[in-house]
Amino acid sequence: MENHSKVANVEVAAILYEVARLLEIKGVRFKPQAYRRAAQAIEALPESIVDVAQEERLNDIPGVGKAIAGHLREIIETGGLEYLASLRAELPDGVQHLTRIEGIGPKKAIALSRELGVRTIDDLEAAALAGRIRDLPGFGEKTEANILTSIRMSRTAEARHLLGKILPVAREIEQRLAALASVSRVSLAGSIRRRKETVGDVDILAASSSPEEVMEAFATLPGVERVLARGTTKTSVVLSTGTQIDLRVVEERHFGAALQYFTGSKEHNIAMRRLAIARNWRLNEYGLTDLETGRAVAGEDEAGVYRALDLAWIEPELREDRGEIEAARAGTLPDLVGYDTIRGDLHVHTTWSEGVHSIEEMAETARALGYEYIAICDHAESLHIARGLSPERLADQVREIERINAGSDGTFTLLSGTECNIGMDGTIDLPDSVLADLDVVVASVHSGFKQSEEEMTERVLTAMQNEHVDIIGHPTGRILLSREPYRIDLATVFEAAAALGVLMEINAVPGRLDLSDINARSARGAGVRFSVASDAHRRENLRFMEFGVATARRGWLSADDIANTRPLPELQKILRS
DNA sequence: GCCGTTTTCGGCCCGACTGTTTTCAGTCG
Ligand SMILES: Nc1nc2c(ncn2[C@H]2C[C@H](O)[C@@H](COP(=O)(O)OP(=O)(O)OP(=O)(O)O)O2)c(=O)[nH]1
Ligand SMILES: [Mg+2]
Ligand SMILES: [Mg+2]
Ligand SMILES: [Zn+2]
Repeated sequence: MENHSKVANVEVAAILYEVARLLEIKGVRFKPQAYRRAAQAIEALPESIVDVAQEERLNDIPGVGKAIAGHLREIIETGGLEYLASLRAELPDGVQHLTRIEGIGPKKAIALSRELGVRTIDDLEAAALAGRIRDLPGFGEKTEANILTSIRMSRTAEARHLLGKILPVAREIEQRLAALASVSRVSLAGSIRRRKETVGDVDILAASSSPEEVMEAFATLPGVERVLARGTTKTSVVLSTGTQIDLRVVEERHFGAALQYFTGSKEHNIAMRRLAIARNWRLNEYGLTDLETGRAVAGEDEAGVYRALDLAWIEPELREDRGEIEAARAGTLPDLVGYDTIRGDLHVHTTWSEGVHSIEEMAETARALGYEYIAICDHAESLHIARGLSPERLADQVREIERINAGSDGTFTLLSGTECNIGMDGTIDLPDSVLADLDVVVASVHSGFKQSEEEMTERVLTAMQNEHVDIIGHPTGRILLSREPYRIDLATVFEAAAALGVLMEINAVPGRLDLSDINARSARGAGVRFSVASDAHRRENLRFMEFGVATARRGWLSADDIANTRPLPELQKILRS
């Protein structure tokens, strides 16, 4: 044990998710949901599952009982799970991967495996092309053709998309639908409304008294390549870009309940519906109904659904069944940071290093956004690929910033700064004397991601020991949909950051969002404060801030937790020397 | 397998769309 690095929460969760999938394919009832619930709770846990196990608190995790706690201890001690191995051995090889194809669930997957010996997607395609699928019971010619189409789609379309990339597309479709005469209300829903970092599709809700008209207009929107399903209340299409869009249409009087349903998450919905059941009510997308009297309790407006269940309003960003319902009942939900409370941006690049716009251009856009300050944090010298600044050039830049500030009306301030590099040994690529003269020092890891967890943790701790370092930039180095975070003991880092007064960055670049929602929540629990920053390399990208704030909100943060919601004098007190 | 503002046993969210079926299972949201 001593020599192994701790198994990560996500790795433990992945094992439980696989158990859930295999149990589902076996046809076992209820257990899959039990395993899935436990996996979700562990994935969102603000501390290491290993520590929780050590302190014998496994049963405090919602969804973890005697049996799963035993499995967890086995995973932590051995890295594997015998139960999972036996499930795998029991079922045909590869069967669980078949369900990645749209239209193939656990039942069809096991049938294809057992009857035709299909092991892979390629096998499946061959079987369909050979016409061997249509004769299986429960299958037919259409199913066979649909399988072929779904396989092709799975090869070309991405499984998930960055929120920052899809949100503009979603807003445009929302506008088009809102412009229809037959539509009285529209809202984005699903994971987009919850502002999840990646989204599987675009979910949109519309209110109308003539749904057929709406569906017809929707199915023939420009860019629609395929209609997956079309009914009077629900239609799904795929754009030529591969993006799936689901539209739900309801009557105006059901809009609130429908929005509650369609916003999700699924787990949040299930938890809400359980609350309704406990009162002998039923909650669905049409409303909250008293089963005894048959009368509608709520449904016209979304907030009414929460009120009727004695819950405080829950912002969409929190609806993941991560304790928000319990907190809403107890009245202990945080006052989430607002999208309009940001006063400045503490990580901005310019033409001095790899940026596209000048200091003045960045400042002009920042002012237009209503900011009171931004910190110019170009790279330092060791980052050659980013045209990093030498100490001399940086000194020139500081003088330039002073010059611009001197000509300003005092309502806006440029802060000098750097995004310096944390070397392999934790040293910073600028001398202390230079750092001391800067207003804001962001320090980030830009290379050497393959270090051991111990080395990386020590490396960042060493950097934080430098009294000039104000902020750790993109603290885990992850790139969404492409690069895993580097291994680092975040609990130790957060503890040190809180003690030293170093801010953790929530980098708002759509492909980063680093710290993540879950990590930010964990850091807040350790007493850490944050900088939510755009890391803009061009003026338009100052608008990335929205995604950083969304991540902060999903991490349960308040304005007080975030340094750049403070006016400049207060910010200056928060920053170190 | 988990869990309890009615329960320690008996439930487990609820509905739309499709294709295969002749009354509904499977899949998905
Ligand atoms: N009650 C209930 N609601 C569901 C279920 N599945 C989906 N929903 C609701 C909540 C979801 O947020 C919403 C949209 O479904 P999606 O499959 O698109 O999920 P979502 O957008 O949350 O995540 P995504 O990023 O698309 O994977 O529909 C379910 O099984 N039960
Ligand atoms: Mg969705
Ligand atoms: Mg959807
Ligand atoms: Zn940067």
